[in-house]
Amino acid sequence: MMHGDSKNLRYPDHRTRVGLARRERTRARLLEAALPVFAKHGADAAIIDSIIRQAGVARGTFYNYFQTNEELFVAVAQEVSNELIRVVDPIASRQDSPAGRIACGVILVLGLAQSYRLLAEFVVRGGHAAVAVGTLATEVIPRDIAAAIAAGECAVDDPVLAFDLILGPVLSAFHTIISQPLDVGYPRALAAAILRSLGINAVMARGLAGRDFGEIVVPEGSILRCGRSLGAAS
Amino acid sequence: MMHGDSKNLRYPDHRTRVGLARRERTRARLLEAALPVFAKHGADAAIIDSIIRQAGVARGTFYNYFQTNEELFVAVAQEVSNELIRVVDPIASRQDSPAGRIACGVILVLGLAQSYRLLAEFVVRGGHAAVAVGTLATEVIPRDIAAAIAAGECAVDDPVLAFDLILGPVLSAFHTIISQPLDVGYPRALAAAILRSLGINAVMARGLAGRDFGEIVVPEGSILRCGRSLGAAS
Amino acid sequence: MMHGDSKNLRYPDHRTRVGLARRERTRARLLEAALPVFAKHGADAAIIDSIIRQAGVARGTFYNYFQTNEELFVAVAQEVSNELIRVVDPIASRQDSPAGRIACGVILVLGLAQSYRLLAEFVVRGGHAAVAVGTLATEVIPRDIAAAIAAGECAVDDPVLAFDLILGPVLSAFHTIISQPLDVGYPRALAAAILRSLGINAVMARGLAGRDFGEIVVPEGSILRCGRSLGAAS
Amino acid sequence: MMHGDSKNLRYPDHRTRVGLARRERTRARLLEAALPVFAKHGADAAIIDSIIRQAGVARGTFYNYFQTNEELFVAVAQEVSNELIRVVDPIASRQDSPAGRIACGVILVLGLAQSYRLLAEFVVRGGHAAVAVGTLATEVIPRDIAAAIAAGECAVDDPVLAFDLILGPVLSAFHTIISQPLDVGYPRALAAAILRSLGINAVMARGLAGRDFGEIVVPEGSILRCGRSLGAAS
DNA sequence: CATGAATGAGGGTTCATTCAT
DNA sequence: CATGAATGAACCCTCATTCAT
Repeated sequence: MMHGDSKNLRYPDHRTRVGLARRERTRARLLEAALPVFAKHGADAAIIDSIIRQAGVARGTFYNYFQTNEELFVAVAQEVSNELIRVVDPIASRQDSPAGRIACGVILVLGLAQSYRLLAEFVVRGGHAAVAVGTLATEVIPRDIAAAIAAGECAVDDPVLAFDLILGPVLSAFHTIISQPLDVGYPRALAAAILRSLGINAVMARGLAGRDFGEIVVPEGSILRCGRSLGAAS
Repeated sequence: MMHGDSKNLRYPDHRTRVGLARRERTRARLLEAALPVFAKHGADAAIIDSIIRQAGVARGTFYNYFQTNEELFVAVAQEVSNELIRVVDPIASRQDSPAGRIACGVILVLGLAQSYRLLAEFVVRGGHAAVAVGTLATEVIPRDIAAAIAAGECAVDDPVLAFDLILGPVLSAFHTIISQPLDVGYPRALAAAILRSLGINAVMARGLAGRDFGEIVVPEGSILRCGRSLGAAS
Repeated sequence: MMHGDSKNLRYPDHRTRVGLARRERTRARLLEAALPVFAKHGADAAIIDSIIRQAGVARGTFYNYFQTNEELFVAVAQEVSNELIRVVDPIASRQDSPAGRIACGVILVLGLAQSYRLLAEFVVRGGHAAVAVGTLATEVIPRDIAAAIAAGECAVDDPVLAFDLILGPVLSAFHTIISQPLDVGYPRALAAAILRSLGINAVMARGLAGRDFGEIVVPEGSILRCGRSLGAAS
Repeated sequence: MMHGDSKNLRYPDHRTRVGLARRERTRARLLEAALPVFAKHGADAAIIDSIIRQAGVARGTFYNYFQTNEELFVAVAQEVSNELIRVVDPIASRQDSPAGRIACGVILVLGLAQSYRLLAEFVVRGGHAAVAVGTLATEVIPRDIAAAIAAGECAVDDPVLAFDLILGPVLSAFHTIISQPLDVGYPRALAAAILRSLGINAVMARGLAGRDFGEIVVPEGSILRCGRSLGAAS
């Protein structure tokens, strides 16, 4: 601790590595502190004060990580998007049809929104801006839509329309989730309705939306768990 | 009233009437000035400056009408909601089935959003808050949903779910409208998809969404025309 | 009512008289409405709104009576001062010595402040400004002081000092009155102490301050009763 | 601490110390800037602008130190109270009797008010609120009163009354000081009168109020000197 | 890199006052 | 004279951002 003792004579490397890890850690703390604030007050909220207090860093430190309010919002949205993919995609990929993957994704995401209220609030308050960034809306969903169209499962041939038919009800459902207790059958019924809107017949829609997708696991420390672990942190 | 009446011996009445008219006029000016600002910057924007400048009233005048930002937002949202009903409902009511009315409403509203860009932006930026007030979301749509369920047209029997299946795609469509040129068939295709999601068979959905609803007329001076008549005023 | 009927053919006089009476009445209403506001918020308070509301007159009407905030304050202070003199002086004048009149005045005024809390608050919040106007501080008290000095009763020969020795404790007592229940003997003890400070010997001081001054009567409608008759007014 | 220590490896400490010092300095600047404003316009004045201009700090800086107008007023009043004690008490303590200490305190304070006009104005405009905070009115004076009563020097046995008999004339004297040149004998005559009001006989009162208390010294930089050293500061 | 005091633009809000009716 | 809508100067306060340490 004082100065050069034997252990870290080759410390340039060590210092670099330690520094990077600390940087990552601080960045994560800031993102986690930001999500609840954005969830409560929207993307344009006055935030820095709450965030640095919650993250336990100094005012100036914030600017070593994010130059502007919006940069932070985008970073949070991206992190959320990535986490959703990380958690949902492995399960949805097990479905053999694009439509099945869509139904599975919708149902799992609604389940997450029910378990992690802040996630739902963040998306509802952020609106499309919370969704437009990240690869979820720009790659994953469009990919499934394209596959469904290609497979002839989707009678709606306009990808833009199909996107609105999926995202619209899900966002509306998020809003419903944060304002009232949800009927137990709601998520699967919504998924089936979305499939029907895409042109899948009612019987098949019910079948795809009725499957068992197994347990969904959100890793410890994921930003999605935000608001749960309060008190666990220092 | 005419002129005579020797001077204006009964002028307290006259004064009251003139005062009220002036008040109404100023209030309307404020609402019209507010909509574009909310459309650009969302419900929580810092706004008063822009609004009073656009409305051409003094700073203090604003507070004679609205105590808070939110009060103004709600007033605008209500005005928009009322105007939508005033314009759309007479046409939709001509449809003989609840599902037909829903399709008609969706198509007309999308048409309005295309013609009046600020309307679309206001709703998208305002999100559910822009829709939750006023009787559109609380009475008109629920009433049609209930009627459709009662008529056996709607396989979705959860009114909350049905609401999300209608509003969700429409809001998403509004977002699409403000970000890209819309395929000409998009509105009717969306309406048909919504009907399908509600459990109406594809053929009937296409039929209901394909009808001719006649010309839609937005009265001169309606808040919906906001952003069109700039320059005509004052 | 319509126009000239017999009754008021000589109505210029009548109208003038009625007008003057109404004017006086409105003015009084404004003063009575002002005192509580000054009492609660001090001389520099934002007042016009509360006052016109309480007095039941229109905004513009106020300016037909008082041009500025301060003009109103001075008017209230003068009215208070005049009323105090009107109520107290007839009783104090019965005392045969100047010192007796001083003691009597002090004791009666403290009694009034106890009965009419708003009076006490008005004076405390207004400070010397509430006292400096009006003839109480500029004529009545100085006259008694001069008489006492002339009569050889007052060892303090500086009238300014004597004035401070009387007014200071009384104002301090007002402050005490509004912040805590007063010991029953406080007013007479204070009066005696003031006399001692002026150089009157303790025995005589106690004697003068111990007399019975009879009942004090505040006329119905006096501004001093402010805050009592709430509900009686329209 | 000295210098060496190779660079400044432990500079967090250094930073903290420097930061604290700067904070204290800024706070003092604000208090010094505030006193004259309160002195001119009273405790409820709209002030922040004048204060920050005079103190030479930015608008936002003010709010890093005081949340409200009143908080600032209290801070100034406390500082004034503390300074008065710091300056007067060492001298008054040399008196061997409680009554002597009271007389000494009164005389010295009046002297200060004569030398430092702003002090007098601040107290007069602030009224009892300017005196109620701080230990002067709540501890020092009551302690002397209690001691005087215990020593049998004070015939007034109600501490509240005794307090009013001391504070009242002094405040009134402050008012006199700011409105007219004071007779040279006024302070000692007032002190003697106060002692008489407390029940001390005239001869002793004159004796105690006639002593020589030596030179009173107000330290450089004390808030009491406010309005004197303008230009001396940065 | 971290710190946090200072900044000041950018917004909000009040309220005495005016003036057409 | 009474009315009250409109006015706008003069305040208030926040919070993203900078920078010396």
